[in-house]
Amino acid sequence: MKKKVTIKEIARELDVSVSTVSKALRNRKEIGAETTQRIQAFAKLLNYKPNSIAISLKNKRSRNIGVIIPEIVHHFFTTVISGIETAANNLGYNVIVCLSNESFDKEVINMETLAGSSIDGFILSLTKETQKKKDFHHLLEVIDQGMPVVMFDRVTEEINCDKIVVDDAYAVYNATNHLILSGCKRIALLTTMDYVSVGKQRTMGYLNALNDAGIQVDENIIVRIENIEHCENQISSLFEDQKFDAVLSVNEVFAVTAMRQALNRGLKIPEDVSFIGFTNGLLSKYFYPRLTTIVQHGYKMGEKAAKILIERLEDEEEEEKPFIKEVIKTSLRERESTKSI
Amino acid sequence: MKKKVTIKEIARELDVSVSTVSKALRNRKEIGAETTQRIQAFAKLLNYKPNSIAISLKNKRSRNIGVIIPEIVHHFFTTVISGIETAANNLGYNVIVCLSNESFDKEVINMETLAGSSIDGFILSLTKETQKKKDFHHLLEVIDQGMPVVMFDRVTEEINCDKIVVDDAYAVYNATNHLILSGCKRIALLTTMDYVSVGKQRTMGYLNALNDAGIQVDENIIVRIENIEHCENQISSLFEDQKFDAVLSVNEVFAVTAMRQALNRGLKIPEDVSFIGFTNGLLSKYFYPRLTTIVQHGYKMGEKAAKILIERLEDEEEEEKPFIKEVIKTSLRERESTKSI
DNA sequence: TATTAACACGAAAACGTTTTTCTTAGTATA
DNA sequence: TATACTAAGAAAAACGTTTTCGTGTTAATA
Repeated sequence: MKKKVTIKEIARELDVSVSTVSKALRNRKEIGAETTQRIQAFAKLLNYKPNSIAISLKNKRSRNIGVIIPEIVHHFFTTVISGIETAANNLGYNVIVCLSNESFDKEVINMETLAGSSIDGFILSLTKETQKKKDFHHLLEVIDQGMPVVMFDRVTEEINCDKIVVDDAYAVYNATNHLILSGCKRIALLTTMDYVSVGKQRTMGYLNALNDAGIQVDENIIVRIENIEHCENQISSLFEDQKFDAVLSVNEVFAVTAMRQALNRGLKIPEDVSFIGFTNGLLSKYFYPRLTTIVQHGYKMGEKAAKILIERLEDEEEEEKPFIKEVIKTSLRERESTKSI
Repeated sequence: MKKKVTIKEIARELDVSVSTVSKALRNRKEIGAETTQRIQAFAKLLNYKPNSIAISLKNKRSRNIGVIIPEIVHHFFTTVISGIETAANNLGYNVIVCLSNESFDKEVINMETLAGSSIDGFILSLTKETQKKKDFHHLLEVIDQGMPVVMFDRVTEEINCDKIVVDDAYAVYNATNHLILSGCKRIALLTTMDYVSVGKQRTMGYLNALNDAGIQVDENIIVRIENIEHCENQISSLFEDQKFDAVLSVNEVFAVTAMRQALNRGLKIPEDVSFIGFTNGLLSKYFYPRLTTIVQHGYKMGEKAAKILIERLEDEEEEEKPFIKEVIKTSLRERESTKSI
């Protein structure tokens, strides 16, 4: 087992001072060409790797960014992480991932541990619990310590920071319109509780589309689902007296669960009922029939978030740049579960 | 923006030495009860948080563990990460995630950056490319520097370290048997190229099961798929002259793709053809019909990996414990795509 | 009373860097 | 010749901790 080689050892071996070694390695011109050359060659020979912890301590920055997401076993979030990771790595940063598991307490704990200085900034998406509680003291605290925060997808207006979201309302507005244009008259909505920021936005998009098309909103075909594990029953009650010819769902799982029930009852998709989901995951892509879906471009979102954060981190200017709110455009991926227009 | 408070400032304010503060905060008994009390109260008041980077530098350990996985948009890997994360957090460690994106080069780069001392140990699953190339110098290097490595799922015998795998061969052996017992006679296999360690193991399990049951192996109904994007054609050729009554697939996507084709041709599942997949993801759970699947218990695998790594990290003993190879038992989740026995 | 032990705390070194300041010799200028 | 300047490198301080080794009191013991 080889010992880690440090600048100090190089200095000793070459009989120069540590400062000389340090400068030589960083190509400072105050060190003679020959000495520099000699030191660099020796360092390479010994396979010297700078100790990043020492550098972090000295420079007061770790080049690590912390990412906190509610859940990782989730297509959308993994694509976002993927984007963050790629962008961050390209800019010389590492990504430390923490899972809040949709728990407020864990979100707080994660922030506190990470903020303990091994991290330069945060990217996060709020848990449902946090959105419900509206308790953001942990965010305020890290921001107050000068740590930049970028929120994505599940954001809150109550915190001042960079945000990056999807045009949820508009996306659903469009999708609803698409259904209307393809001839659907009675569009059911499978959504979440209103305290989930994105769920609320999406519901609004749906409502607006119906209004604009002069279609009466029917609360009986709007299903608000609290728990994904128990969505089956709530959805099946929709089918009791089937009064809809399309279903718009706020995620993949609700959509697919509804499709199964439709199939079970012998309904034809999309002839009898059309379906549109959200999140372009494996389910949408491979279900039979394949599900038309709103794609959120999570990868791009992640990239963008990382770039915004890092830009702020590397900004030397004294005056703070104003916070930005970036909206990522969704697109509709038409597949087999909808009629073409 | 509040400045970060350090031990030094506490010492100054309270007119004691930094060593006294440090000791008081860690409850050393060499500091008087009253002083300790006073210091702790003041630290709390100022919301003092130790600087973990400084601690890392001093203690030569960061309490960070690096995780490198081939792909994150993948159900199995996310469950593993989830397990790693939970176990690691419980033991006071943070998880730094890097993605190799199935690229050998990126795997090497990731290891090198992470090894640059901000990490105490590694957990990783090899990329396909690495398994094909059989080039493990980057692993040898970090191990040689005394950094413990735990490999999971996609492992190699050529490196000496802790490993944690699934009983792939046995799992598929069992699943095949299950199909045979349920009356299937001609079982097709959808698998990957042999250089993928797990693919190879799984194929072997299949072969052994057939042999033990005295069923002739038919190479025509074994499909080796290189690229998941182009599996459609290879699978459909299987159906040309359909000579099978069951399909065993080495992952979800192949299974579901085949099921779609069966459905398209009007075949009944499971009456005409039975299906078994691997990886208990959303697809298996929500496809119609629901897919019987081999569940790998990725979460448990991740937990185990983290525990093994951390145990080794915290082991003070001089003599190295021998490396262990833990096998996680799979189980078969029976659903609608197979006939019951 | 002199010696020792326990106690409570401070000083300083150390972790591995980077950076600022200081030194010395040699060279150029007036 | 005296002065200033430059180049090349050394020394030291700093980042925020932890830990080892003192050291001065006070209390207990011989």
